[in-house]
Amino acid sequence: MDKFSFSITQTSKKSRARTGTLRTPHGSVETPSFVAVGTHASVKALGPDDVHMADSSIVLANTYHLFLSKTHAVIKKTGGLSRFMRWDGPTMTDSGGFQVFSLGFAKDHDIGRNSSIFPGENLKKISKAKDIKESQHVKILDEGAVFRLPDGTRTVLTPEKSISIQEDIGADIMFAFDECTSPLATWEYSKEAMERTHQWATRSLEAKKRGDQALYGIVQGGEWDDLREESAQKISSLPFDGFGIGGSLGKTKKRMFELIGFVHERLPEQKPRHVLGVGYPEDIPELIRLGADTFDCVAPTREARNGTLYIKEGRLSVEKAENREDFSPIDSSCVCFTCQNFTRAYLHHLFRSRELLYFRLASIHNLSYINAITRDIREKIKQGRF
RNA sequence: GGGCGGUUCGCAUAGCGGCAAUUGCAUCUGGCUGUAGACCAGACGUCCUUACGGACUACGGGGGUUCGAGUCCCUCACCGCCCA
Repeated sequence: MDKFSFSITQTSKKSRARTGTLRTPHGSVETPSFVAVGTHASVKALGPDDVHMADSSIVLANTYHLFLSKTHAVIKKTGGLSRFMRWDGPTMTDSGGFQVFSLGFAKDHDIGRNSSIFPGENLKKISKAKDIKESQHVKILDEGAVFRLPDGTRTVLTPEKSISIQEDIGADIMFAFDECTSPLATWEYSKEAMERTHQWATRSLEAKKRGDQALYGIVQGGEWDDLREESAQKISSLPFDGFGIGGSLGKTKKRMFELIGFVHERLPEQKPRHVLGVGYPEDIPELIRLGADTFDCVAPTREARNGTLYIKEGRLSVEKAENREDFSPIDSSCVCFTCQNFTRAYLHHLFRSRELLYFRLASIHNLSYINAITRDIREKIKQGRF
């Protein structure tokens, strides 16, 4: 790995926060940084110029989705993800490990839709190991995961296959194939899944052929300190270029932060750390305090499309009638393209009229908003104020 | 003048003897954290109840048949189409 490097430029004295530079063959990322999610090789509703305008410097695509549509082969022929989507900056690919959960257990139990990924402290552990391992849509084997598709066919993802697809896609940073676990999983099952993830981590490393892509290992272990401890040790003992924290991070937000902090303390200081799938605006300061260098989340773009816009006071539900004649910007302190040029009244109108422009303007705003929060904190760390 | 067809909760629809009554739109409330997501859930006659549930008022007006009527019968009003 020649072209990939991570250097820490400033370390906070007040917390585990640090600033750094992640160098990749497609440019650098100043960390801490939010990674925009572009599952199907596109940050939904946004073109590369929009993504730049929103001040994002790195984009994450998904192995599972690009593999299902066989697009990975097309991307390979094009010369890589960056060229394919005409995004000149750095890219990452998730391994498909999250889909083991989201299309399996989560789908069967409606997690993320009608039940929270943070089910709360009082919830009984209703899941049996085999319930999780063999859900209606995904069957998990030591070899890999078997996905049952809506058309009745099956597709299999193994660590080797995930890496091979990720090499076809050619993002700057790849993730090892892992098993993302449910917040309802038992300790016993979480241990089993973690051990499987460790096996898959080794196999992912062995499967890697290209020398111009970085590979991050993923720490699992669910909500248990002993498992997280074991997983952090195991994964950081392997020659990964960086580390991801994945899987369920407990039943409450509070626990999530405890676990992220706990794992970070056990990862090597000098290597980059990525928190997978966390990034509400209000989560970001704490995430960075705990030592996260990068983190990705679908929330900014998804919530934008669903009518929720980020503002200083929290959230703005753009569809509410009170916005109908509100001629102020979404957020008065926001300097994004949308806020500089458009009113709440217009966004409200576009949303209700189902105009496609809404998605672009709303996504630019939420993404800009998240990036602005992150940039501010980055500056504060540099100035010793965070 | 004659013949059909219609009138249901904002609009549009379903309903053909057990119904506070279908569905869509609209409206309102919630939700969304490595994208199953331009998505999902709930409310949508009034009142009481945390809830289960209960009370009342309702399918153009009036009358009737029936244990029971948006639903069947008579009549009136209005709307639509066709024939004069």
